[in-house]
Amino acid sequence: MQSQVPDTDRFASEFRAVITYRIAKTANLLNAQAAHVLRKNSSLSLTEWRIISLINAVDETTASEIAKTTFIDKGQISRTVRSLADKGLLLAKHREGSRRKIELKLSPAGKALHRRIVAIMTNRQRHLTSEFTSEELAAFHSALDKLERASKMRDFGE
Amino acid sequence: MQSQVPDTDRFASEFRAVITYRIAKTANLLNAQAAHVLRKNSSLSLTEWRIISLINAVDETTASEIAKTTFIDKGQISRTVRSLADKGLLLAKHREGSRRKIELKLSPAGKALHRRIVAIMTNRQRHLTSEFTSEELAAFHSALDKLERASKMRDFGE
DNA sequence: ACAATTTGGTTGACGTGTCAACCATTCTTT
DNA sequence: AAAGAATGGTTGACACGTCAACCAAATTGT
Repeated sequence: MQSQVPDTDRFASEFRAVITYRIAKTANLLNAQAAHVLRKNSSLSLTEWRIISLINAVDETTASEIAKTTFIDKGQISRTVRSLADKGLLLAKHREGSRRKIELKLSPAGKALHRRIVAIMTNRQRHLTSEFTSEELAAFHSALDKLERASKMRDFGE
Repeated sequence: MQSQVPDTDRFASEFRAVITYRIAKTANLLNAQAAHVLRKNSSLSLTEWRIISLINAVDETTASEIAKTTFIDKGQISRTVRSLADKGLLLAKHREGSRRKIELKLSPAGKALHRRIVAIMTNRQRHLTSEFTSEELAAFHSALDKLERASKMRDFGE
């Protein structure tokens, strides 16, 4: 006999309207799902996977470029890159003519792994958005754009 | 038509479409903003604030009820509740006739703090959604609903 | 050319989130 | 009423995220 009445949702009506709660909660659920899928199909953490697919997308990049666009912490990227390099999934070489910039590329093994996982993840994305019309999807993206822009403001006291 | 992409956003065009990245990123930005506002106006962490406003919303509740609806970790709630009680912001008493359930209520100080902060946060929410029409807002919420439902599925690699 | 500043990356310390084990209490089943 | 299961909450171990300090290389300004 499972719970038949959702009387557990006394909060819901109050907080459905609070947009930041809702986004945070949805993001958490989606991240947990992604982490779970990754654990089942690989030995990658979520950030490892993200960095792999970011590098794959542009073929070759640097840590700071990743940091700039994703807002992932510099330090976290540094450590993740090392762990991926240790696993043989990516190659880190000083860029031609620079003793500082380090060029990040996927190794053949990294590319193969990416190919395998991206299939699963694309499948997942299809499932996640299966109930969206393309207009709804576009509207959702534009809403996220607005929120991202608005999230730059830092002060609200009085 | 392909337009020239600015160097800093080489990823953007690739990843704009990947809905989970976008949500995660937006959620991070919004959380960071909230944490910053809280630090500036109080000594509360984001989860402390969330738990305070959850309790405030229903006047009186228990740790497990919070856990059930918010998906915040049991353990984290337990510790956060203790730290809030230590700060004198909430009262935790065994519920009448139970040696196990603990009833959580805001103390007068907690209510006062909530009143002060909620004003700032409401202001923030207004700013965040200022560019939304009410239709857009409703559509956004329904999109989050769909994603939340879809996030329950656990398997995608056939 | 030199000092000052900026940039790319690493490291350590620390706070928060997550998972699983655990205990005590309550509910169910018989 | 006793055994077993489920619930409410606490705790410890550990992974991950976040912040600031830091170093070396590169760029800028004079």
